[in-house]
Amino acid sequence: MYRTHTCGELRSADIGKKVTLSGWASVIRDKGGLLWIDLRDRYGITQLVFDEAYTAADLFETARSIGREFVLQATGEVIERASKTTKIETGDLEIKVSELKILNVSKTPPFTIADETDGGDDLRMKYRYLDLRRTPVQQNLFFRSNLAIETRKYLAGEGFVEVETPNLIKSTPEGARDFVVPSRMNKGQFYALPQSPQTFKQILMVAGFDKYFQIVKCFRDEDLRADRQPEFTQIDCEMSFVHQEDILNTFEGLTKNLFQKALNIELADFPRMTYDEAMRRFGSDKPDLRFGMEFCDISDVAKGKGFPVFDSAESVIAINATGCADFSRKQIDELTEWLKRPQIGAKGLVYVRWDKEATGPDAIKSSVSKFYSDDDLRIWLDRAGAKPGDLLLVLCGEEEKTRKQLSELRLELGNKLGLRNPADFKPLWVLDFPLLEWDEDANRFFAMHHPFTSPKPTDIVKMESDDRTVLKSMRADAYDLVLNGVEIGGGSIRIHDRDLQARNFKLLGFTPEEAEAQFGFLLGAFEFGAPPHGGIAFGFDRLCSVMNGANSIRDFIAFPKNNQGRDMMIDAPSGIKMEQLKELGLELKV
RNA sequence: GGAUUGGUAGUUCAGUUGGUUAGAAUGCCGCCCUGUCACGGCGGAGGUCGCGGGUUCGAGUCCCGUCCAGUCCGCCA
Repeated sequence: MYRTHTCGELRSADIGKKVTLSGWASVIRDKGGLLWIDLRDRYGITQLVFDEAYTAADLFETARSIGREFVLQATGEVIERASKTTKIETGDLEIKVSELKILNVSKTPPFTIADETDGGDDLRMKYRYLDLRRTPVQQNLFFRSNLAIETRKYLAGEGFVEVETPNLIKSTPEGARDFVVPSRMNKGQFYALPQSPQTFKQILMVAGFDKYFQIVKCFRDEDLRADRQPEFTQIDCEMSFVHQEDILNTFEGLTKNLFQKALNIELADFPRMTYDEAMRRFGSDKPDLRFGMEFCDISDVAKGKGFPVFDSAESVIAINATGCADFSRKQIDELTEWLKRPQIGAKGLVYVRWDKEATGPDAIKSSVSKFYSDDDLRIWLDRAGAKPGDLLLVLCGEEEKTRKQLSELRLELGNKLGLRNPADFKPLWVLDFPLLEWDEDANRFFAMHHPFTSPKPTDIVKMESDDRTVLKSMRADAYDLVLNGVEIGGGSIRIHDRDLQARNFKLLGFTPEEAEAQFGFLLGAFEFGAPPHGGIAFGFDRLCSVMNGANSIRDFIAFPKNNQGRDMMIDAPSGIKMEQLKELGLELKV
């Protein structure tokens, strides 16, 4: 028997018991005649004590030879501490060790295994097994485990069936790049790893499963970010005989339940906003509603007054930085430089400062005072709902671009002003996404969500149009769940009519032959009585990180990959042997 | 594909307009210490300043190239 108790469970009531604990030597404090070892396992820390006064000489010698991260088994009596601590739950007691077995030795770890580690990211990834010994990282994975369990409980309670779909499927050129797996038995042919189980879950609806879910790995061969991994996990769902409303309600229910179970937070009903409204008010399809600073279009009052920059711009849009009138010239210059970086690409920044104290002509100062009277500027301020002490920031240019830039500025201000409190949760449904997105380079439309998304019934007639503007204006029964400015989930009502699906493929530039070759199985299935259906998928890793106020999903994934898609611990990807290539009928040209 | 920040001791970092023997903290090793819990005290070892080239009397520092890591844009139906 390796242990009678874990390192986290002994309490004062256990004093006097003889116990055996196993774990890792965490911190060793050698005080000469007295030696303490903090023994750590998943459950906590218990202090071992060795005292020259009563510890046998050879045992004391062994204890002194222990290094950090040695694996120990200690047997002894639980005694009350002479000096207690409240820092750990077992702080009232310690183990007077009478037997000590070194179960394994350890090299000195390359970084400190503590809540606050001194290890850099790449070291932590290379030695992930050591990083995973740290309590905060373990806590994240416990959280994730719990969230998955609660998800299954809730959805099972709602009548959902968990069905596994295959990982070796067929490559399709739409959407993200596929990870591809060569087939040995079918030389020259490849499987693709699923970007999502989309078509399979729709087929399950055709098969009458009615409510499906799966917590499932998805794969996308695209460049990574802090919140993007090449393999990630989704809570994937599909329902039959439902309208958008039914799906929103079900998954709002799931989200509320998860917050309640995992964080003990009761979320109010989620607000809703159309895509168009979100873009107009926040310049983003995933606005962070933890703070205001909405956009205000002042094109009509800012143009035609002789300021050439504004006059030549398509749109002039302002945002009211509440209470920021005390921003120094330097701060505004810094913001301007930040906006001018190529990632954002703004040409410049105009400000109107409304001094809190000053009155009369001194109250309002602006970088464009030369072109606008006090009254002109007051109209802008008034329209943006500004008050004394506020700072109006104005960008101009092509409307779409300007809103995007202003959205970045808004988030940056939110960060600077500390308005994005990670413990505050503001969910939002964004509805009525455009069906299509025009790609200038490819000179064709792409599906904004995916090619199986149903246009809004009232917009179906527009599908026959040749007019790009009309097609662009089509809206879909597609929705995203946004949480604190992060896209947590997205879904849509699907097309369940074969002809409508064929028409949609045509709009997306598929020839009937291509559509048949790639999605023939789905079109075929639709000919055998496909029910109306729709679904949604939640980014599970992101949900975990946002619920914990973290920016990166990597700490919620046990073995994440780095920016280059590399697993630093196992050093993958890597080359393969010539024989393997030969067996697969592959030849390398690189 | 692009922008940007960084790479100096095992680790986290500092290193001035280019100037003597490249520092600190922590970790590691040794000695001391009977109530520590980030224990403390004294001492010691530890460096190809990512790599290659260039400028210079002289380069950790400046320039060019390259590799690696982080963040972002493009991309992510």
